[in-house]
Amino acid sequence: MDYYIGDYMKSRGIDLSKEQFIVLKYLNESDGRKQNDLAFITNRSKTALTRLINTMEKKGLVSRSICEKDMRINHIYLTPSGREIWAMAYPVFLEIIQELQQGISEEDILLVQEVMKQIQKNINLKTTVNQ
Amino acid sequence: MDYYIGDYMKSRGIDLSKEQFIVLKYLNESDGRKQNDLAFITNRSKTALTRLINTMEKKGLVSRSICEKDMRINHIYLTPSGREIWAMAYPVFLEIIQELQQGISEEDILLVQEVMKQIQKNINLKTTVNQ
DNA sequence: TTAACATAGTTGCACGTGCAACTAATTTTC
DNA sequence: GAAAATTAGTTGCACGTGCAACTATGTTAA
Repeated sequence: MDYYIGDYMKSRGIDLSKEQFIVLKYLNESDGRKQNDLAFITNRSKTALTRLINTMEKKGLVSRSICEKDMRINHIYLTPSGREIWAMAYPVFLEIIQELQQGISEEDILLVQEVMKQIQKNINLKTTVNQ
Repeated sequence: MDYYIGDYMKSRGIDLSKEQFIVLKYLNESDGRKQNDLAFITNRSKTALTRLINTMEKKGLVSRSICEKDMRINHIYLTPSGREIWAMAYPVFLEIIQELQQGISEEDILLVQEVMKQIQKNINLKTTVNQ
């Protein structure tokens, strides 16, 4: 119920979960990011990132490389195969977005985004107060 | 990132995931539902339901009871403890909804719901065509 | 009535996630 | 310079999920 992009990709012969897709997206923009930075920009915990990178490494999409200057840090790189799969997946992603937005006006899409931001703000407010 | 209701509940000392909450909600409306019906109305797969009921049974929230007339079927019942926890959780849930909607007009909330329905329609269209 | 089919539920495997505890490396502080 | 604190990442445990294969029970059709 929560994996539509991944499902759609699969129906097109692309074996990527939406999380893996997002990581590829950010690596494609700037390869070799620190694992921690990836966690931040993808809005995920370091634990989640560790395991996401594990599976992506097993699938040969990315590779870890320990930073020489600070050996605590991993830099994550796209493999050639990862780059290739991204190139195949991205156009499919754009199609999905198109199809999901059928029959919805530009204004309504913007309004939904605004409402979502407000809800996010309300969540932040609450979780900050409670901790 | 996806468990706000569950997290909020936890901060109030209520140990329920949002999925468990939803199951309690439907059992509270009508106790002893068939497992399959629960899967349908909660919009989950039979596998997901099996495992959800497993954990809820372990936690003592619900109990399975094999149907005498058709031994393939399980009826799911709230335990007294499950009923009690629901009674505690529901008011908290209402508060959450209130807080999440702060600063958002009634009209905007309705519009978001409409947009979500349209997206759902677009998904259904696509997944029907592709299978 | 028996073989074929359908239905309800479970299980193994894989994926993504959070929390808390942990290791290892680097900084800070005294 | 050594102890304490911080930072990056991993691991065990638990939860929810999908898919495909499976068991068990019921229904249908020849």
